[in-house]
Amino acid sequence: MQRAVLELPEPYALEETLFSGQAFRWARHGRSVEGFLENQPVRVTRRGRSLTVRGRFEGDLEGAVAAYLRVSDPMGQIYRDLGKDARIRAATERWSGLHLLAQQPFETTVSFIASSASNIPKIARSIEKLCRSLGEKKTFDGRRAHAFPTASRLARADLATLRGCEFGYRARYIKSAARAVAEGQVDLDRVARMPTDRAQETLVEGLDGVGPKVAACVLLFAMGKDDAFPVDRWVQRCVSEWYFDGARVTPKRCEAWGREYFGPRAGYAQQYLFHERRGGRVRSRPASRAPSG
DNA sequence: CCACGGCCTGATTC
DNA sequence: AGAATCAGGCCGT
Repeated sequence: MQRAVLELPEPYALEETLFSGQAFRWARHGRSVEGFLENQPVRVTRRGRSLTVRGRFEGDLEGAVAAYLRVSDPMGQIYRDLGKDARIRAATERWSGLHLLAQQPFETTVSFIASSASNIPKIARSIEKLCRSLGEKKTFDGRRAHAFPTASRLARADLATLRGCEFGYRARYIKSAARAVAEGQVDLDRVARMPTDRAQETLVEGLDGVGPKVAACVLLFAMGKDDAFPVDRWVQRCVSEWYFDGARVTPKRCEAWGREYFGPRAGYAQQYLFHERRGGRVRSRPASRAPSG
């Protein structure tokens, strides 16, 4: 069992970040949050600015947390760079400390293939089921934890298993994309070293179920391509309303506009606009409906 | 290049 | 109550 203590920089909005919809496997457990770093189960506890991470971890745990949470991002500089108008300034001020993450590329790819025309709680459920049925079993504090399956394991899985995870029509995309990665037709480590445009193109052309939006999410949330600008319905809507006076904007134009307007930190702008538009982090369980009578 | 319908599925809305 | 509609899109036409 390893243990690492990390001093969080100011500002760092830990829960807003972990539950902002970039990552799907963190869960609150009492005062702690449980999830995975480098696909190994850990528990994270925050006391003030101090972050304690525990887990049966192979490798440099402190380095892994710091890298994952991107604690060295110069938020002050980022906010200054992005502060081009009242809208984005309001968003960065309100959600100050919200960070991008540096996640595992393959897991992120599969997760965002699963995200298409879906919603966050459902994506999280599907991913959890996937890990339970195909992921390596690990133990953590006497509890079972399941790592995210490898590409080759996923590629060999039969479609029925994936359907069982409620991926719906995305199941065949996931299997196909996993095969492309497992067979080396798409080398995610190599993609991560490409310039953003070529990296995005490579993902879209090489992986079924990956279009511009999903590819941009992988680039932004797992490959440190901070100039990527994923355009989903929320971002498209708020860009239309806030920057185009309500005029309709196609996703492609919206992406080009965002990258041009916000520049090298466009990805951070997207994250704050998205968060602002949705009104904060995702609730861990869906809101219960008020009784009708 | 853009527009459109179809796709699994569960939650919400009408 | 049961039917549409919508959800962090993508694919084929």
